[in-house]
Amino acid sequence: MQGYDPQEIEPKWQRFWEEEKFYRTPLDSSRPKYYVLEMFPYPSGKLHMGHMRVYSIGDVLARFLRMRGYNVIHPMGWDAFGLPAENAAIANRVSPAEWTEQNIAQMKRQQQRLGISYDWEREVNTSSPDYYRWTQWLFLLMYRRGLAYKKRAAVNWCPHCQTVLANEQVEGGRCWRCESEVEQQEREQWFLCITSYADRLLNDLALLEDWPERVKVMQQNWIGRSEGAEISFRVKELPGEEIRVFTTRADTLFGVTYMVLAPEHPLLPKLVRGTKQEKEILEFAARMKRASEIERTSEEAPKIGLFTGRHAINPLSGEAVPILVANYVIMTYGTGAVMGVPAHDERDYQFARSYNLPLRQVIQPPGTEPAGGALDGAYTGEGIMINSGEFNGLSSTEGRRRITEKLREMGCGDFKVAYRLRDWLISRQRYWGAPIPIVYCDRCGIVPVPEKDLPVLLPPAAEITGDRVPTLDQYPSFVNTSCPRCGGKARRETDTMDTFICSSWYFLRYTSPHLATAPFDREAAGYWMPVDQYIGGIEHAVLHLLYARFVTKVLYDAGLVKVQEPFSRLLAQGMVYKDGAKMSKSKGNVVSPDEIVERYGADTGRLFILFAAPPEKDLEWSDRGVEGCHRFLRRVWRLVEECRGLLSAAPHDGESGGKGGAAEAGLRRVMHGAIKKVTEDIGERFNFNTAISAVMELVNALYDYRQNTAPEKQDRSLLREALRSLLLLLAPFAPHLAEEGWHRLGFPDSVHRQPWPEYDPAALAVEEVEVVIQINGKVRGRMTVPAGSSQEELLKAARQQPRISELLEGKEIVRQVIVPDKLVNIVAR
RNA sequence: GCGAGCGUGGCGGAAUGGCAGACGCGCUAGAUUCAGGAUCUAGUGGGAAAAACUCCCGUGGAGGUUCAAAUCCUCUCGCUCGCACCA
Repeated sequence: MQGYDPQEIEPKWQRFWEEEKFYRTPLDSSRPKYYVLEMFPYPSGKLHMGHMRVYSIGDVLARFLRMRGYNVIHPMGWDAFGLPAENAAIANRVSPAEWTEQNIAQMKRQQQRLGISYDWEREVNTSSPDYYRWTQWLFLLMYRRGLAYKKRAAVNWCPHCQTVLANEQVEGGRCWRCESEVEQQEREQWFLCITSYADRLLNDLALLEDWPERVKVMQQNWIGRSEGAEISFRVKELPGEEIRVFTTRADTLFGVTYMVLAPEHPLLPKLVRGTKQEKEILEFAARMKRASEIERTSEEAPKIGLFTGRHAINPLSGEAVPILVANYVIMTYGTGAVMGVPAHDERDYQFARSYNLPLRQVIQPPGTEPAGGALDGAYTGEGIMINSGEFNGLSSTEGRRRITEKLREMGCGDFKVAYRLRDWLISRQRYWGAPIPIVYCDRCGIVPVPEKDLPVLLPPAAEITGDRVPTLDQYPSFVNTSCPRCGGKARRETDTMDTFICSSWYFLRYTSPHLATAPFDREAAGYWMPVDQYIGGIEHAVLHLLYARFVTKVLYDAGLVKVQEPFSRLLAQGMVYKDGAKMSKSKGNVVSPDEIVERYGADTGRLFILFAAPPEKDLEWSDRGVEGCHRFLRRVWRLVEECRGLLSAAPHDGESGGKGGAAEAGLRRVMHGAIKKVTEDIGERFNFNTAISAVMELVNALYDYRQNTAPEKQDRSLLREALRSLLLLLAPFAPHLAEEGWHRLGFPDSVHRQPWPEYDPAALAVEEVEVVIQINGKVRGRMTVPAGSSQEELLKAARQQPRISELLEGKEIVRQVIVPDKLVNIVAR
């Protein structure tokens, strides 16, 4: 008998599948399609366990659904633009293009060793001109539709990465990639108008029934919609000037005792001009603007404010209140100015306390007396309005509406919705990205590059001299161009696009990856989209997943795609840990997929990763567990080898594959049970760990049967059927071993081109069942009875048991509960 | 602070109202061996028993609903993640 040698069989079948073009997926509208997609990787050159996990999950689904008759598209590609390539290029003195190319080759080899069933003819690379040409096209589409604009604004600058970042790419005031503190800088940059899709991005979350709740909640929080009112206050000392505030609590307008502006507020310089505070205020504002977001907005940071010397007039009460400027008000939300209501807002309360600003209670909590004396905190709940003139006595919810309506009549306020979401800043001051296809002409101004002139090619990287790859403004031949409109002298835009734009449409490119005339073929996209199952890390809950939804909606509005949402189902896979910590070089707890493939084979690695935890949960790596999975595969191998001779021999006399005895019925039951469980666990519940345990049980049952039945009595046709089912069930998890076993047992064609097995409900039926007997809910006995026994029969049999009758002696039976084929519960006193 | 999720043997995990601990790891004892990354058999939540097909306890904790709760409800503790001066 030959031993199980994955090093020999795995490359053999990988070559075979590739040569036979097994996983090519032609458009075939006669069959139901299924789009399985794993988030494409950044080509770092090193495949890690997280990658192996996400690909293994995707491959199980792809292989399973193929066997179930779906036309499955399962593509792979490279999110190839981006900063790490530049950093590596700097470190290794090679061009980012060269570095990226090498890494892709290396990573692809690593992926192929895992035996993942990708259609490699659909491979895309976002850094290739054939691809980024259409990323640029997408930008122009946005521009045409008024969704791309250039604006001077305070933006997040990462000093380490030497580029600006979108809000989504700043986490707690730090760069999402390098964790440097970001700074605020005034710059003129390109933005995409994602805010005009805010409501749709929010409302359509409801369509995503098969997305994890936490991802939807994160997007919802990120969009941060709040309904309220915008209210104008006139400035007492400067007639004609007004300050607008946004508030969700218009009902507290009579409780306003001061007003606060953000340091960046555009009115501020004018407001303080000529006052004795002018110099101090402007210095303060300048200092705040320079401060990082962390210093500015952390909760521990004290609220610092200064009086401007000016006053605002409350539009309803006519009262004049001081205007201050303070660090805790941010320009980018609402209007950059807030009304201070210390009695009913936590932050205002704190601020008022430290600056001795007055409090005025205008909302009375339900069920309380009007408070005398000082308040010891802000009451932020709802209640009855007091001290609010004509609005006294109204509920705060009612008052909110009435006050806003009144302000509207007076022309100094209206209902308003504010969002936390800001427009998507896409300019990057880096080399390795898709150039923004815009030209600046002295005569014509901003001119988009005509579509026929795309792609705007990235010039070959200049030699690296300092600590960065020279940016596009360093290439005169790139910068200097002619205006597409008037033909005059013009300069190109030298910023590149955020790589998240490249990745926000790649799933469409897979549907027609080689098309030269459009980003994607509408018919192909119409057939394949949406992605039925998307799998990736939770870190993209807001970033990539929000951007891709936005871009899809824009394409939908342009009539180019038929779906409003790109991803029907989302699986956020858990992380891979070892020794209780995330695998990382610094902790020295890294296990690489290559290592595992070399030592145990890809099948073992895949099986372990899927068996150790359900896909959405974090996974604890265990070397012992891997060995256990390897042991299991060897058990399968031995079974195949031991049965090979038996099955090829002529059947014994009289063996007809008939019913056989109890042992045969038992094996048959386990087999059909395993088919049922694996089918449901992969197809409905995504619980691969329990699916694998069912396959293990089938193997255990096969060993049992062979051990406990004399060889000449073993039912060969049943064994053959059981082994066949076993290999079919194993095919999605351990594709190489399943294929090898399939051929060794002489089955035709390939295990991966077989229909998925069906279970026979009749084979699952048992003749006898064990029923539990409970007294007062406690198990007091068991009995074996014919399946399907009636309630009366069950009760009678239970009461007849000596132990049961003994326990019931002298007791009054209050109630009897019978669950057929399961249990009898007798309630007695 | 707000939001989401999680808490079950020595470990990874099963069980979504009906026998808690499937499957795997580890461990214990035995068998076997052409010494292999072996294999096979039996056992393995805790305690009391030691004749048991016996009893008690047990799913972070406390209460509740129910004939019956890991599962549903209320409170509470702990951990993880996300957001966090968003007006």
